[in-house]
Amino acid sequence: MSTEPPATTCDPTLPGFTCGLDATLRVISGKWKPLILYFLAQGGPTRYGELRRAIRDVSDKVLIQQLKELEADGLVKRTDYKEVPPRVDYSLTALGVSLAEALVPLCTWGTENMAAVTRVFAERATWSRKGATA
Amino acid sequence: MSTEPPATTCDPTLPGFTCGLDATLRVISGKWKPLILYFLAQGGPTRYGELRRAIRDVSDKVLIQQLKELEADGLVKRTDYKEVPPRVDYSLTALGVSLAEALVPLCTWGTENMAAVTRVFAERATWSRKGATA
DNA sequence: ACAAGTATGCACCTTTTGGTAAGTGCCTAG
DNA sequence: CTAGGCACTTACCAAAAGGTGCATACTTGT
Repeated sequence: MSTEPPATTCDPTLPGFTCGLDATLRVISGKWKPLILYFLAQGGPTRYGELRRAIRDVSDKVLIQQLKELEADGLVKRTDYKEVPPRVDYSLTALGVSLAEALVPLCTWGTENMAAVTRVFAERATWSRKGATA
Repeated sequence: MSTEPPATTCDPTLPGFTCGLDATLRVISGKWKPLILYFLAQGGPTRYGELRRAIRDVSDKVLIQQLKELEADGLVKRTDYKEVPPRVDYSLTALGVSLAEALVPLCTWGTENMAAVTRVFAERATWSRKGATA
């Protein structure tokens, strides 16, 4: 709650990524990744089909794709029991858990400022319905 | 560093946004927003042209657009001195500062795990050059 | 035999996002 | 009088992200 600039560990002069924040955001950007991380961090549903139903609006293609990326990024571990019918489940790796922990302040911020954010996004939606001609 | 699931304040049953994390990410998603936030949080360049040059690869259109969104989201304050030639500068609002603070753990995480993340992204780039036929 | 469930894969399309290039109005330097 | 900087704006495009729907191979339930 202080008003001084936080001592971010960002360094835009780093190679590849402009800063640590940039790297992190690239890893979690994906429409459903936060939710996936959320469910896995809660020890919630872990089987593919369960996740699929828990998230509801996601399509198979995208859910699979995002799980694969999270796996490739070393945040999620995929376990294929090689049974038939197929059984696969997903869980966070140690790295995934540490990321989930780093996300806590963002969750908190979002929750605390949800009202403001929601209001603005509602207006944005209104604009797109056309207008702003004058 | 604990291994238990962090007590995220996410609640996917909330209206509009699936959780606080979702709201936050929507507000900071934009190719250059993290950098903008970074510079402003550092008390770095604040005038439009300075930001423009500091970021280098960004185009006018997108930089302006992202600044506008950040402003609409209440994170950034735009000050137009109504001088001629034009002089405008940007700074973080209290809300922006609080967000920047919440981002610190993400910066740290990204910096600490940059090696792993970079490796994976390098491989992703390799894949896209074609392959994975066998 | 047939529908349903399991975890995906693939082709195709739409939406969103970002980028390019040019133009605006006004002022100062040469 | 032209060039350039300032802070944008606009029209047009390309790439990325996400969504839809069908297909697979096998099993269980009816």
